[in-house]
Amino acid sequence: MNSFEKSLPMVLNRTLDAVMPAYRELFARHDLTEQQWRILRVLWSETKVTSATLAEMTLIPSPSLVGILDRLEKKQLVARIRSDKDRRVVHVIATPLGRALETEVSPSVADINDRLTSAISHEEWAAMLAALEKISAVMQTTAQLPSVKKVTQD
Amino acid sequence: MNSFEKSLPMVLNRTLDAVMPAYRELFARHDLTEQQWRILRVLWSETKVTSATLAEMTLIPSPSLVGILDRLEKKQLVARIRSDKDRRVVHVIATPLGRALETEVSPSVADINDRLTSAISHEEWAAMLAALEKISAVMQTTAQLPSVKKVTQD
DNA sequence: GATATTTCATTAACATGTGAACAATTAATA
DNA sequence: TATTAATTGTTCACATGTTAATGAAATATC
Repeated sequence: MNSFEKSLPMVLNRTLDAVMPAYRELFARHDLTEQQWRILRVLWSETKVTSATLAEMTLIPSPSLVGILDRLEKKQLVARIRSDKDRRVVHVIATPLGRALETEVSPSVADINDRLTSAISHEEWAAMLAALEKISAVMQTTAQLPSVKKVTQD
Repeated sequence: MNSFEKSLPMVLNRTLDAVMPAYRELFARHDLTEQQWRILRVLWSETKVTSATLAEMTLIPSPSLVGILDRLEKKQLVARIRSDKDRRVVHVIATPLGRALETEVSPSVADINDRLTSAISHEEWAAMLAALEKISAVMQTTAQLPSVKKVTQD
């Protein structure tokens, strides 16, 4: 295995390629895509979320969110509600039909999660999460360097 | 942070969201997409690869590979060559123009990689890779259960 | 209070991911 | 050898990612 295949993006993508099919097959059985499930998953615990918050919580970019919400609305699983206070804002909620999916899908999702976590010890798991978060944090800070430099010029 | 945001898919996607923009900005400066770079990266060390092998090494699904290779061919960065021995097979090679990009892009990619690896210790890095591989391996084996069961029936 | 600036969701244009099906070709088997 | 099965790349239909731009509405600034 050369340096390319050991690079972080490739390692992360390989892991996702290994674990996602199991989830996708489950979601497909309920006529859901991965992203559609992510949105519902958030709405089950939040009751009322703006599009911006939903995009942030699901990691789905806003432009993609539009189409995904369109399809979820068409399936009567979610509803969009314009805010009265700020008419730019759209609140998204799960319909009763959308809420019903929670008890239907969540147990099987938990089963997959259990299979994943059982692959390594709790300590290994915690260390892995910590490592990934550290890496993310580094990119966050270094990415801001140019704007910092800009500030000193103004 | 609830269980959803701590789930493996979300953790991996969050990390990718944190690290990929740096790569993409770099690639964009050379008029390349992430996937186009992945393909070139393989062709720089392999000289001659079939489409199937290329798909496997880059983690790009074959249906996607077709279009990406089309665009790389249009930019004169790669070439497709039908095999004489087996006319189903397509060999992909990098053109001189495509090869020239290696020395142009690789150093900056290495810089980003260094930034990433410097976020944690070598031991943490190794442990993280090991953990991710163990998880992948578990999904590989459990995914094969149905076919194993099938074999016992034949 | 009118104008410029921000903000939020959406649209547009393009590239890619996902799953199924297909055509051409080759290998396997009766 | 005629037929069947497997393989390779590709196409199709649909969903999503990425980046830039847009329109409507709210804020800030003058």
